[in-house]
Amino acid sequence: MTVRVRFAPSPTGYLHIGAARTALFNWLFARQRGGRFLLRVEDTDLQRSTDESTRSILEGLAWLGLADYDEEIVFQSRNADKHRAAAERLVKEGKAYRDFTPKGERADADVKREIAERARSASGAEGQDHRANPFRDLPLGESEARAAAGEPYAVRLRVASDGRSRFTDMVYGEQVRDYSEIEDLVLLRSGDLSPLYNLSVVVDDIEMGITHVIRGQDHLTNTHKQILIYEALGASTPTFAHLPLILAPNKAKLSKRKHGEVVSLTTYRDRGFVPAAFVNFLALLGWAPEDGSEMMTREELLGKFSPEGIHRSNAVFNFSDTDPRLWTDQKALWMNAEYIRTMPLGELLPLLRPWMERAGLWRAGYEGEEAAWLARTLDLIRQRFYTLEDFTGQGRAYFADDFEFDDAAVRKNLKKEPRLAELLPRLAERLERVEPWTVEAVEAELRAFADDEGVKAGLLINASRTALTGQSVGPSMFDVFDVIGRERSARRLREAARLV
RNA sequence: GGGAUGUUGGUGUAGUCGGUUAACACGCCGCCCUCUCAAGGCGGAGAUCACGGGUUCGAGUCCCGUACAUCCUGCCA
Repeated sequence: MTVRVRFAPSPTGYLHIGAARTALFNWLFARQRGGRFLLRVEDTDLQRSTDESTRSILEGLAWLGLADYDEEIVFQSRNADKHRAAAERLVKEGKAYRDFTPKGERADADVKREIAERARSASGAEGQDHRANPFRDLPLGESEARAAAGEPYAVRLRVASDGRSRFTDMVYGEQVRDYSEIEDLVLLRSGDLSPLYNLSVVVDDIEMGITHVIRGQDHLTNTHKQILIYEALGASTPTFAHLPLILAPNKAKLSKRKHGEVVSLTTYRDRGFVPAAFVNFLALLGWAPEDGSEMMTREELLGKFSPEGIHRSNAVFNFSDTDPRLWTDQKALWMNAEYIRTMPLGELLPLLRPWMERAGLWRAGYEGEEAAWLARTLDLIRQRFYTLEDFTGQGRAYFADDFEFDDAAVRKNLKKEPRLAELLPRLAERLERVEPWTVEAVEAELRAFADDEGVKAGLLINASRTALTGQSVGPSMFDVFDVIGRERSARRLREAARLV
């Protein structure tokens, strides 16, 4: 049987990195087994679902390279009639019943507290009895009559009182839950008879022929309810694999409200992550390959991925919301830097181009006669960059003359030595005469000049770095001279003399 | 309250059928390299393997209990 999996996000916000990882694992599983990878947008919560969220999720998946869905995207809201029909069938078969109990109104914010309170009071004398509902055993005929008379009702699944539900999770192993712990869950809301999550998911998964449900561990306990629905519907249950959650540094749930943009996948795109690097990082959250590899290309990931390597404890996504340098997990940042400095330039360039274009730094010549210069320059500066953003930020001076000077760099490398005001222009003169303009020739000339003036070469080198790039750090200075070129170098040395 | 799941250095992970000084990556510190900063090389600090019992010649690995964390317990998804 071919493997068929689906990623099923609800479009109530941006794509959460935890969801992104779920998508990745589904994708890896499908691709590795020659199966189908499907996408289902769970937009049944009309209040909160937005088209913008859907777009953002699709964008995020595309950015990760996971948008090669094998079939049309399914929008769950469009299947509501099928979901309702399934529930109605269950009513006719006696596997579900109409509950005419008036619907209780409750404010969303109080839901959690209410649940807790109710549970506490219910656990008093004789425990919770979900089966006490007076409508549970209402004869079907009477139920039909009251419904026909227009009395509002919800549809609940009739859950057996004795026995237990069990399934084997690919990650969490054997799972057992006593029926007595499962209430007669609502399938259809009273009033508009709109389907509820558990019903919709099951009906859609059956219809889509899903063989493996890979999703977050937050659904683990509710899986038993869904299995009950599968059984009532007479369908075979898929195999389940639940993934450990990704937590915030304080081990709390990672949420937009509390943690902001770090949890949004698009943040990583917008802040200059290389998709392959982020995929690599994400894969390592809650999973490890047998051979202990860490840096893995997508192909290697496909080769090494196995559900057995997924572990059961939640992972902490480590970041600080006070220190901007630690805006996201340090290992993610490190990995991104690693990709940036080691990936083939031919792959880096297409990722970089949009950044340069947006910053107004892209030139037509980069595709022609300046291609070699661009390659050399990028290769030189990428060695110490962490994100794609750095190329147009710290790296701006390599591509444009209107770059900014870092205050600390100016103080440290230019203002510290007053003589530089006069040395720099003279260094410019000397360098203008260097022929040919090579790394070696420039170095020889600068060192000779330093000797002549009786100053340390380092003084001129560091001053030059700030003069030419605005920074106090960067690649070996003679490479910088080479790449910036004779004319621009000389001009910047002269201009920088004014900053001394 | 009930149920489920989990707990190895700051973080991510490895630790096979229980067997010597608990391994790797990130981060941190130092040294080397050096024109700066990285990278790279070398070295270091940091874990009584949540805690308490038990089984055993021997337990991170097995058993019981406790604590803590997360999730579920909804006519949300």
